[in-house]
Amino acid sequence: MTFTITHKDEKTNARIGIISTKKGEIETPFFMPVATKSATKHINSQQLTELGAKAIISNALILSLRPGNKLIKKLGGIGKFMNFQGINVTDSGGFQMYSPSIYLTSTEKGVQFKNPFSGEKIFITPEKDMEIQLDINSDIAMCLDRMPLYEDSKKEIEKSVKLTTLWAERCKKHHTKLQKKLPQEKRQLLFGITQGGVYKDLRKESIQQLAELDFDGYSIGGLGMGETKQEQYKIVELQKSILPENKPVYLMGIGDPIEIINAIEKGVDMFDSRMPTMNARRGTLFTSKGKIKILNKKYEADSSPLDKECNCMACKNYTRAYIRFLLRQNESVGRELASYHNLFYLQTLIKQAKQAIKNNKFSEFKKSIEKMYKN
RNA sequence: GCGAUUGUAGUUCAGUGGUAGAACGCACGGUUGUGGUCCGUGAAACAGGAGUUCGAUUCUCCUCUCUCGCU
Repeated sequence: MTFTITHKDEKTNARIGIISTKKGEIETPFFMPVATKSATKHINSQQLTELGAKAIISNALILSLRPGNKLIKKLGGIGKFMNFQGINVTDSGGFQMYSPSIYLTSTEKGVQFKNPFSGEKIFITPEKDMEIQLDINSDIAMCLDRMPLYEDSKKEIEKSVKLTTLWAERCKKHHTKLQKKLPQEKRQLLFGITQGGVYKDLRKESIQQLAELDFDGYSIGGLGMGETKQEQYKIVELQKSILPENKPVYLMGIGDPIEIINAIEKGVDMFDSRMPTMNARRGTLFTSKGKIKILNKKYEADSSPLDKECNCMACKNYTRAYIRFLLRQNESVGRELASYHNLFYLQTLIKQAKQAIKNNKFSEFKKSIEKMYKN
């Protein structure tokens, strides 16, 4: 059993569980900082642990280009390579189809990318992607999925659902074959990713097809791309309504506090997003009173911490005025402190959410958070 | 003192006898499975005076100013 539910909120679908991986157990729900190239921007591995990140997500495609999956394998796998004690998750690289500068085409056989470092063309098949992720030796791997754009036509999204299912079958088959001699507890887990945009019928089809393949968990792909919150919530509900209770669900790419809380309420277990770190670098910070834009002039001489109720390293030691100044000067320490705070904030938010689930008070907790972000 | 030269947004620079642009900076938005320090919107200027002209930031003259050279 790779997933066990330990608590359920009485009034909502929010839940706490434990996922068992070869690296150890991790309690859900959790949020993963993004560490595409085996590093979260401006935050080192020890800081990740210090600020409460129990898992991070890196990008298999990008790492296969540099430093190369074989090198990471030689150096003992990604956890050892970057000296991160927690759970390492890898994304397949499917999301990079969203990036016009590196995505070229995709067919039934696989995806053609342009190596952003050298310019040469590279062809990734589902099988190749599984081998890369096993070389990198992450604890949880993602299937290669066909990522459509939000503005794509329904017909185009329908096509991406078909490819995603086809590739998921091949990922599962190859992944099983490569690991068939390993005992369950030594296996790398594999998650399927559903697509279908915000079209209920397509999304339903995608979820049902992947469910038949029996993955260790199920990711919701292709959201946070421009759809409304309501559209997003409906897709999350749909996915939860089709999948069995005992499978973890991962809402990929979502990092907005309100959206995370709403998803937890619906029973989502895992999250990741570049939002906390990207926003931090650009001056938008999460606080217990909602978002603040630290670059605004009103904080020029503000000698209070980013968030009075926060116990993070940045809030315990530095003022808003100082961090604002550093960010304006493009000083790397400013980006470090702001990123640290936003990541710490999300970890704390989820900790509070878990406490609320244990107390059967998740609805009340959600309302209090929504109230904070009303501005 | 004489001669030449310069003056346009906070800064560095475009430009025009008829509605003056950019970059950076400034103010305010945005940001969701990381090609990155990104994207969007806004405020903001013709050194001063006189003349020519229907109309001058533009042409002429004077004052001031910048820089250089000569005494």
